[in-house]
Amino acid sequence: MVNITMRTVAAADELTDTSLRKQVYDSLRVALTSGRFAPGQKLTFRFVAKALGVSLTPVREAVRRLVAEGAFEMQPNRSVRIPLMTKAKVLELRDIRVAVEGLAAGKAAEAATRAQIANLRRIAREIVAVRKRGDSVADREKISEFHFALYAIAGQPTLLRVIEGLWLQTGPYMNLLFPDYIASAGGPARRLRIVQALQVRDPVAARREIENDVHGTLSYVASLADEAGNIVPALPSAAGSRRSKGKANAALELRSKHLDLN
Amino acid sequence: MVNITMRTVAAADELTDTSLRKQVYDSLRVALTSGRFAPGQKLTFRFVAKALGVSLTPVREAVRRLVAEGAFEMQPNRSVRIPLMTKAKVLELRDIRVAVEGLAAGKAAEAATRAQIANLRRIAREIVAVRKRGDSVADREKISEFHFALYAIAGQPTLLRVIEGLWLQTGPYMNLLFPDYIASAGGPARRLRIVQALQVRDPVAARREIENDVHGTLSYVASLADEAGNIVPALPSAAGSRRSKGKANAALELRSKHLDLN
DNA sequence: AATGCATTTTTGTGATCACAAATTTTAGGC
DNA sequence: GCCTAAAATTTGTGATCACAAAAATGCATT
Repeated sequence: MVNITMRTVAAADELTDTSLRKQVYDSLRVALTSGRFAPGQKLTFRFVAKALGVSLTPVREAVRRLVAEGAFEMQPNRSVRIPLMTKAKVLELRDIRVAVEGLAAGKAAEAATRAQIANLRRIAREIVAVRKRGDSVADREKISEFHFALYAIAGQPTLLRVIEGLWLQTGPYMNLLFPDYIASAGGPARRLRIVQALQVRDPVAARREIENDVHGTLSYVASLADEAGNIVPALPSAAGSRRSKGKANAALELRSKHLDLN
Repeated sequence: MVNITMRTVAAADELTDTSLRKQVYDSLRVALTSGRFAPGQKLTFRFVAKALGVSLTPVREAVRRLVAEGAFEMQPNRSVRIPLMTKAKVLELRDIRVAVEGLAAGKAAEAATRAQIANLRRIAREIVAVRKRGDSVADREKISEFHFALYAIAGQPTLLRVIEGLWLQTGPYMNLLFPDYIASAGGPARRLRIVQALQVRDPVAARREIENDVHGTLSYVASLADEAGNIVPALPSAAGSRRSKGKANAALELRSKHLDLN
């Protein structure tokens, strides 16, 4: 499964966690980062539980964790929603990510081994190949893989966890805006410069490249906001739209193939 | 209750949350940051539930949130422990905090109103008064209040949440090491310089002061590590010690006065 | 057609139960 | 005494239930 490689887990104990809670968490995370939820969409515990064929208990714990991580937001009264993205929030995330990912890139440049650099170069090549094929889903996953492989080299688990939390908040939008995102992204040249910086052990250059990359990408996303400051992806979305009276929106259902239950 | 003022909550919905889960979370957080748990100490759900007089359900959700925030850590199999602090972890936290708190200080300097600056100055004065009295508990709380009041001025909820998460991880140790901490801290002069920087709208200076403050403090904490790289507070602690056969360690019990139940 | 109000349904919360895995205790053998 | 194996206990996990608050629905009135 592709998302295993992508998620560079900070804590070791996460790897051996086979609890339902964890599986629900992973399912929701995948659904979230692959854009299967519309911004503003409401989620109920029972809906998720039914979609995944489990009881409320593990769902509650998984959803609450996502809320704590800022991936979902809880309304004052109750009910969980996918947060709406605003220009201000994107700019805030941009500046935080520039700071922490720049830090991680610098540390990585100080610590990178030959093998790690080779691995990074391999991923960079794969991105080129995937982009040639026009596979935008794989493209985005590979880009994420490149970034996290880089940050993992820094060997700082807490830093990695902070970064993961921030990506989780931009994740859904990055995916929904992906075609545009590609056009704006630094492209293969920047990744080569990053690998080069690691090779010559130049933390300053590595940091600068990552800072520019993150800053450029999120500035672009911010520029897509409408007059009110909202960023609304053109895709399935329909953020504020009333649910069509019926039961759950099938188009956005959790696919239980991420959880082989039933 | 003092900790209300200290905790500058990022999300608005946290304010109206009266659930047991939230109360348990707050209780544990207070216990944690006031050093009532020894590093390495094991915690069971049932122990916390009994100590607070609630069922397992809210305890599980509260504890799991703390785990997600890195305040507790979950062993591969089960059981929750207070993380042990190492020199490497302190240095990692130091660099992250320098980055994000520096960012917040800079933003605060750009946005501060006259009233906010006055408030900051008031807190700074209170710290001086409290220190004269030698009240180290109030001292530490006031310092925390000063920092978060400053960061709140930046008006960046996500950034604030990241910072809160990082403080939660250093929190227990900062308290246990407090007497030393005071000696090393920048002291009143630095806080006056920070307030001054806000007043003249000098983000660079504000950032520099905070960076130096955080860097200095955590470098000092890191210097307290033993040869193995572990940081062991001289106080109640006894991190790796076997529990004395009996039931729960009464000295570290949760005081239910933070939760008026029963 | 729009609005206000009572009723019904949905939904989050907290407690309790059952169970298996892990931990501790106890017994036994060298 | 020290180490090993079996028994007893503890402990996290997931499911279910009851309940109150919130949201949705239906219906009457203007």
